[in-house]
Amino acid sequence: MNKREFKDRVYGELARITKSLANPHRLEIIELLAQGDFSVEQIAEQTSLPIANASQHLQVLKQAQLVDVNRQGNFIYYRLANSNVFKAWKALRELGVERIATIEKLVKDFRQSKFKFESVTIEGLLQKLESGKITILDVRPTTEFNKGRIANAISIPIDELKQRINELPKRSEIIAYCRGPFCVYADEAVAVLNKAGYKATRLEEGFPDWSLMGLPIEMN
Amino acid sequence: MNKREFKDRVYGELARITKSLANPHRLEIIELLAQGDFSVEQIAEQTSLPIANASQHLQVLKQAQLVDVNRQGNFIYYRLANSNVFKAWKALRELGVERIATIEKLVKDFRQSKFKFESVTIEGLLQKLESGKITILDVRPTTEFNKGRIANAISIPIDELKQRINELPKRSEIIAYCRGPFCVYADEAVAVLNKAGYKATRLEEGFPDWSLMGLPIEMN
DNA sequence: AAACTATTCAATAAATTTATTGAATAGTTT
DNA sequence: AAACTATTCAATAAATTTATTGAATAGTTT
Repeated sequence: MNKREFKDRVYGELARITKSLANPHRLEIIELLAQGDFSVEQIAEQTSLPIANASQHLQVLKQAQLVDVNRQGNFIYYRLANSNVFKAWKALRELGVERIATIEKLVKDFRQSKFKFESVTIEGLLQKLESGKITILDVRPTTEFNKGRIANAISIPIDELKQRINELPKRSEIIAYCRGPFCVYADEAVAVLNKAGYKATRLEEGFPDWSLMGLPIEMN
Repeated sequence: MNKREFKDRVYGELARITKSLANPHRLEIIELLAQGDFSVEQIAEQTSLPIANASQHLQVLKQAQLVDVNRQGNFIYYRLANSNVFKAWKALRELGVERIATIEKLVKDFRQSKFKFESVTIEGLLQKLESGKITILDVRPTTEFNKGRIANAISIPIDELKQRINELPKRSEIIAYCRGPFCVYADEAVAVLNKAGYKATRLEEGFPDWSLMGLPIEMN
């Protein structure tokens, strides 16, 4: 094997794995699976895909060894193969946000159209935690909260927030978080909370980002 | 714009930028440009591509805003738009190496076929630097050395190593490095040096990895 | 064992990406 | 201004990816 042949093979393999990520639906699936494992049905629902379609995309990810599979009862659950998959997604996400003005504009416009546009980064949250009284609110579905969450976070899924809003302390500043920077649950939560007179801000990143940084987490 | 539309657009944009990376030749170009700027002609030569072909791939990268262009005399030079591009490449590279056994095997086989298979990581080099007497040898072409190098590295391009080998101290352990983990210049150098009785090892990563870590660099 | 259920498979058409080729162009040098 | 040069453009065919549809399957529950 000569040098060129060697390179062709190495870059060929790397392109293969990159191609498996290079699709809008598959990127969305990756981000979802960063929260924990999901059945094909759940994945299809969350991504608005027909089931056969979701399955097909999952096969591509499986082929590339980016996801692991296991069956429980009648359902087949997919999960990310390991943290490097999320790291690659995160690097692409950050490259995209920084390079493509369209993305930042989309996020900004969407938030402003319905919610207050303001957020705090993990960095900022850590500072706030040192100084003041902060309530961290997880507004993802309970199943995801159970699979892993920021330590000491309170769980109130976004769907239940209006009814259960009085469970939250009035005095404390509330930081709401969800799946990641493109997840809008936290935005919706901040809108509800502000309207009810709470001081609330969204966390820019999501649980997987927190976890990757090695910060304290809990799970059931 | 509803939630689904918002997500479709965001992930659509992210997929677009990911697609621009998802090609063996373009990945190779990215890795090359991590060393500094190169003309289309040089890029074509380094990647064994016809010039029209290299140009076409560069247009794709330019469209995705991953590279910047500037003309000098008759030549047009391309460079990476910023360090996030290299970060994304690095994340994909590491994902690939970890997930695809084929890649590690390819690298291992290729090295073993011609050279001693042994290397030290940047981490390991830093430790060695604290304790012992180390000569860091840059075997990339001089132009790349001039654009940026590990601080205190000596430059002997791989093509000149045999003639100039006596410029190197006999006593000191030599760590040879080049462009990155898939670059074989350092392997070739180690082979030459070991044969001549030097104690030499290759650095696993390349100059861009060192630079990204914020470690001391120099340039002309 | 039969019935059921979630998921995968297979075939196909449409869309996208890629390599190839030769011509065109933008800018520089003479 | 003419000649030159590096790069880009444009057209095309082949290869790959994707969505869609309906059937098949593997395994579980009854």
